[in-house]
Amino acid sequence: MTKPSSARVDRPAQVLAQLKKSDRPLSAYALLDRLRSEGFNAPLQIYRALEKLQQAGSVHRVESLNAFIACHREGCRHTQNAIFAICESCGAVQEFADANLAGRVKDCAEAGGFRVQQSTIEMKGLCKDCSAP
Amino acid sequence: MTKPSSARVDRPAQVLAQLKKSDRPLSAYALLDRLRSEGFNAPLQIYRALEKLQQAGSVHRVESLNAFIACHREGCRHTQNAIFAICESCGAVQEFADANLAGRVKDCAEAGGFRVQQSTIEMKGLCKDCSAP
DNA sequence: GGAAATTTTGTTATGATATAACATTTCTTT
DNA sequence: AAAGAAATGTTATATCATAACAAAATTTCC
Repeated sequence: MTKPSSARVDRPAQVLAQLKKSDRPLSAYALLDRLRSEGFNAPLQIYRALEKLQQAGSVHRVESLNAFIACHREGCRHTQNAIFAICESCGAVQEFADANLAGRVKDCAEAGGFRVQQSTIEMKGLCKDCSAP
Repeated sequence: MTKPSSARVDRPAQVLAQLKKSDRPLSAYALLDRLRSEGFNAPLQIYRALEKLQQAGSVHRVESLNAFIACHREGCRHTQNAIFAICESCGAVQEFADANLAGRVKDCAEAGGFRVQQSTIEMKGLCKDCSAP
């Protein structure tokens, strides 16, 4: 008989829940602030949870913000294909998942003999709402 | 009569010279270390010089490394179009400037009503040399 | 089951990156 | 030269991330 799963909390799930609640990316320390009341004490607890979530594809790191965002698709695996549009006015981040386009970017590098393991495509500008008159 | 240009050193030029000497991106603090002997004392001096260089297009920030690299083209202005391939084995960074591809990425966002001001395309993996048998 | 090995988690400390705030100097304008 | 504007210097501090090791939980193997 297998032991019942530990009563210990599931830290990655707690981190993911916070990210899903947020309409914009959160830094590791912003997550820590929000999760102190749930037993988090140190940055490393956040970073370790984030690492697992990123491996699972449920969280993406936004490199140009040093922050993290929940993937908008349940159980997605397009870590390699994510494209972010970051609004500099309201902070909202829109995620695209254009595998075709990401593929073309990769091809561009691989044509030069480079073996791509991971790609980052991010844009900054104004979202539809914020660029309206 | 205009005053003769100050004997004061040109900090951005010093920073750019260091970046050109390097075969890989340098962090602001790595630059500071290399430039202390030339009169730099504080990070802000480096960051301010980098900002000017980035505006001029002669230096790019590599977001996924928090580091900076001299544009490999003299006087280039393709800040909007740069594509980097970063080797995780040797640290070398290859720069592409495929305006067409960068344009397609932009189009992808703008089709959704997003107004792109700046784009970041970076890949990590193994360069040709490092992926050889 | 229980000892040994492995993995995970907690905690402290510190390293690395970046900017705020304000004083000082330099430059421009008149 | 005086007044105002812009750039630079300097100190302090905010922000992001991980090393190192201790403690606890889990797995492995007998």
